[in-house]
Amino acid sequence: MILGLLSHEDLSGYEIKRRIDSSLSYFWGASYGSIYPTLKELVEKGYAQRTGDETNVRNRQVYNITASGREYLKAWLAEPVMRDEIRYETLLKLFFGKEAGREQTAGHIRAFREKTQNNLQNLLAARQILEDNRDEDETHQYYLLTVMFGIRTYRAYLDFCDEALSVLETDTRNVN
Amino acid sequence: MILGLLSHEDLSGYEIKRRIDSSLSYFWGASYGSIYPTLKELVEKGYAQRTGDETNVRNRQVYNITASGREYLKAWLAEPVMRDEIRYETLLKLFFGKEAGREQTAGHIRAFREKTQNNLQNLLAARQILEDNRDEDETHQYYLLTVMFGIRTYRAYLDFCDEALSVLETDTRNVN
DNA sequence: CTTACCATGTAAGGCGTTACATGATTCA
DNA sequence: TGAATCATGTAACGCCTTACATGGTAAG
Repeated sequence: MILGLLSHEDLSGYEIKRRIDSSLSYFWGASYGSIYPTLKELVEKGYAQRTGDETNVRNRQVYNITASGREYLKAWLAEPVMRDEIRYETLLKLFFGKEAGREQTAGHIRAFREKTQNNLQNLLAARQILEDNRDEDETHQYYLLTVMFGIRTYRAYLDFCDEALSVLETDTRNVN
Repeated sequence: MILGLLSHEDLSGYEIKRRIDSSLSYFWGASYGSIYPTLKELVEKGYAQRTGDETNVRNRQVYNITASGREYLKAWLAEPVMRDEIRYETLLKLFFGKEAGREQTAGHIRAFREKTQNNLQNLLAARQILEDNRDEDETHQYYLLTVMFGIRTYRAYLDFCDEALSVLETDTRNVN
């Protein structure tokens, strides 16, 4: 992921974190504790170079991708996908909802709905910006693909929440 | 998750793994390497009891949930959700698709589509079974909720794949 | 009599987060 | 001058998977 970001532009560790948080984190997150060590490793392996004030360790250190790093990135992109997984505690709590009861389960769904609604708003805003600058940079079109994915997914989540809530309410009337 | 499964029925570690693989793994997976140690821990903490042939270590060991375990499960279910995350390498490869090109990116989407189509078929079959036995066990209705989630999500994925593939094709004609 | 599946468990190690430690710069 | 934000980094630890080790049972 870091090599991918460096293939777009030269970045510091701090900026990488911000890029991830704003554009990638909804499908792949990362913390400083993994970014800085990875950057170090990338330099060691010759996939990236560090260009920054070496006298002052607390100053901005910018990294750029090397030819060998670009090759490595391309090779990785050519490989088949190994891991696509979700880990939704919400679904776990729904699955075992009998023990908690309908009202508590509905509460989890409402909380999930709210989070999703928020995420969707962010993605819709991102899409607007990307579509306005569609032709500026080819990378935008690929970024847009992932945004489209998110928008469709979140809309499906919202539809699910509404359906699930109405199922839980209906059953309550019948059973209790 | 294990405590939740034990709240439905008494199970062995092996059966727990099978339940997870067949019903839960699409949103929360687990391996033997985490199941057996957790079972041990659950017994130590008094949340579960082990009832099995203790003379032969390789024989089936069945676990059942204790009152204290049920309490703990309820308390966990009452807590707000802490972690809902996805980690899709596919989306990472789409995001950085410029470096790989349209054809390779489309290839990842097609592979993702196929996987999704498969998963959807499994969930549709699961839904059929659950709806046929709807009133047999109240736990089924909660299980059904998670299946509904999966079905809606996977359908959104398929729609995304079709849209994304057509976008990639259109752009190819215009640009090349 | 051998294949497939049932069954339990551990050890090593990878991956990544959280919490901490430190300091520079900007702006009200 | 104090708060917010920019900025880099490490140490401890948690979680979980992979690979391995071992053996039982049923069916053709």
